[in-house]
Amino acid sequence: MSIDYEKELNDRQYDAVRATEGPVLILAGAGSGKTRAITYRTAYLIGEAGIKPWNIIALTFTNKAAREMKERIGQMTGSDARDIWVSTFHSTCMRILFAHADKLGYSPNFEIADQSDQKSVMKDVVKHLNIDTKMYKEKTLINTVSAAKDELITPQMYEERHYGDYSKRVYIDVYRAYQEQLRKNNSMDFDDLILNTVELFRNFPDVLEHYQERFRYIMVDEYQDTNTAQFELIRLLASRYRNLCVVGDDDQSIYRFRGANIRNILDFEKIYPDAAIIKLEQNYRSTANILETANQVISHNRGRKPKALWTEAEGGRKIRFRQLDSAAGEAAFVADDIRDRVKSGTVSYRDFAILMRTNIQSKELEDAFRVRGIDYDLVKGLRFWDTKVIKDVTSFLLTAASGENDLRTQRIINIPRRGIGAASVEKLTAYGAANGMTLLDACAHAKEAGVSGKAAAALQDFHDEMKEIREKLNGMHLAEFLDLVLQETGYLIYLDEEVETPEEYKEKVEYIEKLRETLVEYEQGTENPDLIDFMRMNGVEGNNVDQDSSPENADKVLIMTMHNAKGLEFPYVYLVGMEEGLFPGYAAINSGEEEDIEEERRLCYVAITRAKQELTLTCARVRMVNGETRYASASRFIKEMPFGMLDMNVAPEKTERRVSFSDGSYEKPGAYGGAAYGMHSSYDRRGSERETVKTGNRTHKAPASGSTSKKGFNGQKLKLGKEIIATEPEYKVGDRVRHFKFGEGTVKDLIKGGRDYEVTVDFDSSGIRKMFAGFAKLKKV
DNA sequence: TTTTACTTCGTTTTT
DNA sequence: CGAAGTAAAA
Repeated sequence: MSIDYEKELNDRQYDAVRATEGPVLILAGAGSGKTRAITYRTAYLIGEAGIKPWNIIALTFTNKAAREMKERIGQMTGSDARDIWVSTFHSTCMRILFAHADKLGYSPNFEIADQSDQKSVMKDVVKHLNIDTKMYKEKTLINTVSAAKDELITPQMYEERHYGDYSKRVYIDVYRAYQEQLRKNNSMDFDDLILNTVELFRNFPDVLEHYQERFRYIMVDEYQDTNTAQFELIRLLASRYRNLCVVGDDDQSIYRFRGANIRNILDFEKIYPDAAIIKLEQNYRSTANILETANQVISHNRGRKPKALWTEAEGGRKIRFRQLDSAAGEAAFVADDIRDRVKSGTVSYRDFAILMRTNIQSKELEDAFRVRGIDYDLVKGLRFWDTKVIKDVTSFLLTAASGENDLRTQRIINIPRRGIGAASVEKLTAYGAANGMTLLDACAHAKEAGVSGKAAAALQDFHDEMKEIREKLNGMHLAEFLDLVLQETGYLIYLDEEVETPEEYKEKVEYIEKLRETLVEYEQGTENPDLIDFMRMNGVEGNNVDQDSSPENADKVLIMTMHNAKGLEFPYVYLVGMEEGLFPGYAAINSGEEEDIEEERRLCYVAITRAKQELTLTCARVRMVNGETRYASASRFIKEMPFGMLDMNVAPEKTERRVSFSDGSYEKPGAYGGAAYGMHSSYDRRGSERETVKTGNRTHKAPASGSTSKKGFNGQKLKLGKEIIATEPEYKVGDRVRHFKFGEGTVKDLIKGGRDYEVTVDFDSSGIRKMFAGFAKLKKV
């Protein structure tokens, strides 16, 4: 099997493939054939450069990426692919740590603490340290600890660093206590996996050397998402042979909030001055118009490596932009638009994706799709291993099997309800700690621990039950063990009582079935199956369990967050909620850090570049957020787009207003737009005035980017203070009209108000409603 | 101990 | 506005 690399790759990709030795930075723009370059490079390493497959490691962030890469490499290199180590950072570290756990004072039985475990540990910590959770929220504390770990700061270092800093005292104590608690339970959280591996490498040079010899050729995917700990891990591993190839795109760095350090990619050449830099800028995904728009937007960022995507493809359709009156109107527009296109064209629902900034936005969209009977799929972050049922059941399994992890024991100690309250657990934990026994063992000494009679008996029962199960465990298949545990603990009966509807019960039981399947699968595919190993594997590779019962290729519109869309592509993409305050969000606008806006802009860039054929941007003038009505103007990102690429046409019946921006400028009417009346920016509502003013200031002060100075909208800037002109509705009292949400109804009343007509309609389905004609957009039928 | 009323608090997410 | 979590009452 010989591959004609030169022919099958473009010049830059070919460069990347041939750069086998030394440090290499591949700046792979969106849709530039990154995966192609990586897989060909790997094949080249083995086939042409004579590198042994087992000397190659590829690190990714997600299991999905690892799976896909493995598969693609497999297609190219055949059986050699099995010897190439392709996996996530966390999975890699877990495996390394498993072999050397003792060196760091962990037993090889160590467990992974996921976020729910982190939460319960932190709850404990907060309680024991008497921390005021009003001032220090659990979530913030977890984030602080995590941020420290991402920066390779241990509790000791954290204390030294902030010694005497009163404001940091709480964090110092919390971090230390949190870490002690994890240690006590022989657990590592996800950050520990990286941190501890770095520690291992630093403190045990022979271990490091072993892995350096093993991994002579290192590839890192999505390098822009690495944090400091991961950077150091890579640096250590690569420091012997220096064959480090990192692939990424600084413009797609959107995970700063979880520790990603964009400097890792921006400063790569500073750390590796001899690095070969290869830019993949030819895009194979989108139309020229989409790319030009993306390029323009991202060019407003200062902190980036200069580059621009280009394509041989046609310009394609313009980017459509629509400002609707409400969030519901926006959703209705999108849903109608998609339905119309599917109805009249060769496209199907699966070609469409709606990307939003925040999950809350899905509500309106879902409504709109449901009402129209359009199939959609909401991509949500509900994760199998985090489900309450699975957490409960696996806690039972582990407690019955070993009982060494108090976190698990604590979780199920009162399931089903045995009358064991928080107070009893508290006493037991204290007793256990004092006498060096696990919580489970302490259950057998409840009376000594000072627990009241009834509770003590219940605890004894619980203890005996677990021990009994454990005795039967020997030689049993894991799935059988699961059945036994369910049987003995009466968990299913408990579930049935716990649950509100039969459907809910069914769903939960299905989860357990899924767990059973996963156990069987694991047992069949593993030499020495072991429950703790199973749990650990699933801790780091957990999302292999597909919880979606619906097949991947179902003909459905996809709704997801922009973050979730990273790495995906769709023929037709809708970016909804393109409003100041939502995207970019107020947090970014008000933080005062340009970096925050830049991160949002990168997100915008990522979102735009998901589209292959057509891109539609929408926003709403009014939206309910957190129970309050918020008036918003169009996102600054719209203004940063090339005007000529935009189709701002508003359908005639919707055209009485122009798109409004926060600085008071308005857009030129589109090709089909009617007469240009002005529209002042956003209505200044009582509470939001301050924000609006601030936004305005910023627009004036900030010379948007280093390179270009954008003024207003393509140089046009008009200040307009005019009132909305109330246009006379096309209907009158007695007419039948249709509303996008409420359906048909009869006009009962029509009053001309100061700004708009107030119309009263008796809807067939939902009764009498009053609304403003401008908002309601009723159509005469 | 469980149910009920009340308060609080609201980006983005993988491992 | 609503979910989720907490304090008070049954």
